[in-house]
Amino acid sequence: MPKLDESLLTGLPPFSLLDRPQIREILDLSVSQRYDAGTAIFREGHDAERFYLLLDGFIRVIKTTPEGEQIIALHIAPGQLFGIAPALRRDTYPATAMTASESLALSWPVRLWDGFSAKYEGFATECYRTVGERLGEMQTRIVELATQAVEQRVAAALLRLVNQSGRRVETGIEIAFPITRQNLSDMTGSTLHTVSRLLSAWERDGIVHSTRKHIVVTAPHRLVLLSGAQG
Amino acid sequence: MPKLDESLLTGLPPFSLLDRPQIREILDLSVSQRYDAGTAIFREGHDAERFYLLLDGFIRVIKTTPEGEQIIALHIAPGQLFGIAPALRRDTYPATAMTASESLALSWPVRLWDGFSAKYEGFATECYRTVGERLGEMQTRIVELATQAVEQRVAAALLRLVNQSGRRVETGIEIAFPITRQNLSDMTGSTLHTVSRLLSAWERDGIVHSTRKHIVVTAPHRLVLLSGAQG
DNA sequence: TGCCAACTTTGCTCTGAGACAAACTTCCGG
DNA sequence: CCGGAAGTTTGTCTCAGAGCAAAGTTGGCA
Repeated sequence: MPKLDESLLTGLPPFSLLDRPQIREILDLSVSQRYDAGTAIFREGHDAERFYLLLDGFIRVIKTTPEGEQIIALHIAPGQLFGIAPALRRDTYPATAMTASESLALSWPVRLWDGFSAKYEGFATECYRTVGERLGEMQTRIVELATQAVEQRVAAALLRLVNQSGRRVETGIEIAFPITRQNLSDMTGSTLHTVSRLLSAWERDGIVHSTRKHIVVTAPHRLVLLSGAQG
Repeated sequence: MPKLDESLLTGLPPFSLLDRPQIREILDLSVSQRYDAGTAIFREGHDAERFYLLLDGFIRVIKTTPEGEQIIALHIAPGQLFGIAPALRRDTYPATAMTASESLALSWPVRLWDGFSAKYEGFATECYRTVGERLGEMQTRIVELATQAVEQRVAAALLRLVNQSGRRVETGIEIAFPITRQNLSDMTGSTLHTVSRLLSAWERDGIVHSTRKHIVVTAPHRLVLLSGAQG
């Protein structure tokens, strides 16, 4: 295992108040691991043994129903913590973390959590801020699911992806990891058929350009209108 | 204001590890207030100035869409904290808290939060446990909304209410606060018409007995079947 | 006691989007 | 370069449940 560089963590919210020796300590306690695309880092219901920081790649947080349907609760982008069950005093993971693309993550055993919180200024505060934000996102999604039509929900989901993990290309903004119609329907409580029809329609209207596992939003502002966001 | 009694807080999760003098301190810093049924204790978007503990009554936590539709995110029962924005480092309330019945709550200014966490053993831990549970509930509701039919969602909502705040009566289990068809539809992303039809059907089948603002579940086990909970 | 507002019920219509079915395309591995 | 798996598109059918409309019921208040 090559020695990790302190600059990896510098500037990331949970560690932004720390100096280099402190970051060095934290890094030395971590394990780093690479994952292929489409592998589970941990699974719902399993003992929460470690918490994670995504360095590169993208993670989907997934819940599966007893009937086998799955819905995507959340996407994690590089620089974010995930699997932070210990922060909420859970002893099992509430959902499964699956890589959307090849990924690299650091992790620590949960028993270090309380030490980190006590010892490192700002660590707990920033983590709970993250939890608060995710809670807010989840509330927003509940409201969306309860009140909006499928087209609005898919538009909103696409916009969220683009904001969180889009990168500029000549023709618009591209989602930075592979994503299928099925994935999008798992995020919105719909079906791949309906999502496919929507994307086709939007393609005709010049709002998006999509190919297999790959979406570029060419007219974000028009998507905003479709999402029903209030003006 | 009459002097409050320490026994009010004894045994409640956030304070269960504290002794009487400590509880006395906390109580002396609190303000207690009575609210009529149907009044807002705080509103979405307003500055989070205080956090609350419900002593008696019931609270609905509500989000309103820009279009004016509202959905009920959560019910709070006596003994639970609410408005705990400071725990998640938010400076505004993410939702509105409305009394479902006449209620009594204690509250403290948010600036005391960090002090409580630092000084009182178990306070922060228990609060974050609560946050974790609510997060889990919200995830469950997202999955429900995304995958289940209306009948299942309403059945599940009713069961949740009955578990959280039901009281035994001769004929079954009664929801301990006033609740309308509209409320139930606001919890499930449906309409009062559809909920009314469902309750009528269930009444015919002997599963519930309901009158205006008042529901008794007479056959909880049959509701469980309807809710699609896995057996 | 009677009125009114709030709550509930029920009928009818209409449509969004899920289910089913089948063909097509793309990419990867051998 | 071929074959097959994975992903996508499109058509048709169907129905759960929302929307609209109107009437009934209840309980609190004057």
